Amino acid sequence: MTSASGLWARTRQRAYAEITAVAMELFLADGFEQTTIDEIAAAAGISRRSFFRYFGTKEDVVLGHLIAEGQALRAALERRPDGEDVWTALRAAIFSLEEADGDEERMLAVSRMLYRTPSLRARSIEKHLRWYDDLVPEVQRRLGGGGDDLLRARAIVGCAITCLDVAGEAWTDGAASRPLAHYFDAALDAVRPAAAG
Amino acid sequence: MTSASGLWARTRQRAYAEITAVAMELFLADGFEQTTIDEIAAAAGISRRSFFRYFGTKEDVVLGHLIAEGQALRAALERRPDGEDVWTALRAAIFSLEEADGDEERMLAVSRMLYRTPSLRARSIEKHLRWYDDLVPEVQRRLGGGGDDLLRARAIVGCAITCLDVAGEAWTDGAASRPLAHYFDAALDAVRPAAAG
DNA sequence: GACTGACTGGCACTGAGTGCCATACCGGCA
DNA sequence: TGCCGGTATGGCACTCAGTGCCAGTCAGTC
Repeated sequence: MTSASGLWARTRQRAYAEITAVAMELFLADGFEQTTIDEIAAAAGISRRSFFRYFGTKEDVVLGHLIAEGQALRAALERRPDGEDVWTALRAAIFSLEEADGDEERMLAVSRMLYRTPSLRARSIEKHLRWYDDLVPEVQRRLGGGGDDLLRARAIVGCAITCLDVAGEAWTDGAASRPLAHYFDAALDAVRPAAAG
Repeated sequence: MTSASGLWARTRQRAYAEITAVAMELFLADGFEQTTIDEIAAAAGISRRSFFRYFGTKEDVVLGHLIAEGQALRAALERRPDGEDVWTALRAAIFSLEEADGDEERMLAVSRMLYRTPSLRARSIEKHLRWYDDLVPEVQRRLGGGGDDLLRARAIVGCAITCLDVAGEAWTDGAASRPLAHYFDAALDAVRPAAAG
């Protein structure tokens, strides 16, 4: 926590951002699987070995933010009022995070890559599984009581994430013609027709 | 379709079964990640190169059956009466396939390995994604009409699979103390409390 | 000027997965 | 009996992801 470590942290942060930017350019230009780590390292002006000091896997360059998002999601969920319906709270938490990054065209390109590259898709879902650990405790708390709370909480979190995933795919297929929330609500309505959003 | 090709098919089938059996023994004894393909090949009496002619990846040894199961699931779903509720039909289709393999202890061990090995878990979910292609058309047909049928069908199939997955985890955690269907129904009830089973 | 701590590069290694080629087996056919 | 085409096989070399190890560099510190 000295000024030195703060400097290092900022430097490291900048390095992360720079490597990510360079790598994403290559991914979008040549395809994810076609781009090797040697190419990324060369383009970023670092050694192959150093790349792996910043990212555990090639997929992490694209999906690294998902870990942090899971924690942010948990925090957002915990901020929702106690009496609120679980589904309403989950929906509100999810869309409190939605970043309007401006460059929609780029987000679409990234999203297409994500849905069409098997290894990325798999890792993405694997990261989503970690969200369970973040969200289930709070959902379980809100369910309050009952022997099979854990199972019920997992099912609810799982289906919410699944709806988000399905919505993301529809958003990508539909070229972002409607906001993600629209697709999410439609997906949730298909699963829970009685409860309106 | 000559007798020769039939013979080959049977031989191949036997080879598949034998390699799978040998590999599973090694996986359960030493762990999935610890077991190399060289070891499997040596134990099965084939070359490393031949292993890859039977299985595309190491994960496929454990998860290969999931592809066939998706198609069987589709067939089972199509056999359900037309007027039946989609969720009821899906549930019935899923549990018409449940094989009581007898050796529950072994199934538990395999299941534990599956849930605890990241690469296996990821691939397993990836295979489950293929089930979408198998099941969504029939679910969509049953929904009959409406502009966002595809999205709705995907959401329903996705949540059904998610509930199955959550149920599988609970079954594994609970050491198979109750049938899988019990956990599945509980999971589905958490998501759709109004509609009973 | 030695010391510590964090980052870096280079090298060698394992292990998954692929492409290529030569070979062996088996049934059919002249 | 000998040739032929299809299929399975083994071996080799290769790419690429990811890891471990060691040596060097560049702060800031006493």
